[in-house]
Amino acid sequence: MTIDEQLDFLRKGTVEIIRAEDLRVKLERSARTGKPLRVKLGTDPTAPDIHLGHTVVLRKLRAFQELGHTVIFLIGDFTGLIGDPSGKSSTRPQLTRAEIDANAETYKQQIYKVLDPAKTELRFNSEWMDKLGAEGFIRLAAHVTVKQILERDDFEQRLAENRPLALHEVLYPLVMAYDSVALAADVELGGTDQKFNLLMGRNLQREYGQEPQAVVIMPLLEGTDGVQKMSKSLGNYIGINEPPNEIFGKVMSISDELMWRYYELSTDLTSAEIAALRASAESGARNPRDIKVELAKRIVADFHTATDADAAEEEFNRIFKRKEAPDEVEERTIAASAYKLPRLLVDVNLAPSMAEARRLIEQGGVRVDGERRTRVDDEVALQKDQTMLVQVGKRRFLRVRGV
RNA sequence: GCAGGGGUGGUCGAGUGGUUAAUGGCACCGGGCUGUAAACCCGGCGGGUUCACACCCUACGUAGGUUCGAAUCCUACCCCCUGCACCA
Repeated sequence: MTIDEQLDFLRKGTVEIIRAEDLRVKLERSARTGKPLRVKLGTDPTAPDIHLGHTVVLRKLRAFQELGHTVIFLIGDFTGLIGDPSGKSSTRPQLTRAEIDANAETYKQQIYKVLDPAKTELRFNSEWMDKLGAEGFIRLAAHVTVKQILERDDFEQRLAENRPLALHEVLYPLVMAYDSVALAADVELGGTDQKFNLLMGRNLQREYGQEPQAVVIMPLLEGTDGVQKMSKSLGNYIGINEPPNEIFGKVMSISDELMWRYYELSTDLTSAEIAALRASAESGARNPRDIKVELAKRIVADFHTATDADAAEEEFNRIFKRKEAPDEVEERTIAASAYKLPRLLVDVNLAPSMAEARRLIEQGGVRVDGERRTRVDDEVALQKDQTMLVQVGKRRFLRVRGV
């Protein structure tokens, strides 16, 4: 690829590249010298369960790897050990060394579903931060003015609105920026929420006499609700370690509008290919549902296999198109006896409380052996070794066996 | 330390002595329509007993108190926020 082609390739899906010209210079130099670029991604060791949102940036990193560059996957263990000492942010707990190590392991297992391990360096920022010490850190802080720090939007806002802003919060961007210096990063990737921190890296590198890193900013992928960014705590995520059927189902539940976002940010299709799909949906030539099936299969195949994707589709059709029971249903045993229906649901964990069970029944959400049961006082007799299929809602099935 | 404001169900946010398990929005759950899309419609949304009418328990930061009766009043305590003061 020519440098221009490379730039175009890297640009797909990005929000912004700062500055594109800097990136070009770096790409050119790398091509000339044969020395790969060092492409950094900083991450928090808190939530090691990677979801589709994280993969947006990971995919971009892989794009760099495909061009021969080196990815530095940086785990911010130093900041993780400190967390948010004020304890206000539950998303930033203080972690122990052991927890961080365990999380790092989990990261490793997951990121290589996207990244090429041969071109990935895994680093920890405690490597240099531990050595820095209080003195070093204050020296570091001397390179940045308060005004510069306060340029960050949310800091400025919170100040303006008289909301609290703790000192450690303004210090963290410094740590992240210093990571870029320590690593002599050529490029750093991040989501739009990281823009300030990424730019801080540029500034600090300049202060330390390094050539500023190019910054590649990726959009934040919306979660399955289509509104808020995907995150575990909001429960709107698609985890890459989830079983194929789950991933498939979750993708199928996203809105049509959101589907195009996912196509753009979570598949390798080119912008032109996506535009063509979109046109076929809008003209009515194709049912959007089928295009979504295709998306779901692609995403499943990315984290599992193409065979898994086919199986997931088949299972999905079985349950939702043909309204049959799934291929494999979890089985639970329970003492053979006669049960009041709500009691049964609670005993096998299909409902959290009797009140909830009753509601489900009254509202027509419960089927036993395929038959809808709406009477709360019904009794179900379960003989020894007899099984029955209990369904709650559209997708929760359980085979209950008497013992 | 001083002053002011505030702590209500998953969340936001009403409620300032009594039909208040607590208005409303969001989220969530079940049903309907569909393509498990969106939009929309219906129902639900602390727990327990009951076929059911109904009854009981728990809940408005914590602990006491006043009252026939408190989320609402009083006292103490805890926590949060803002400002002031301090900044050698």
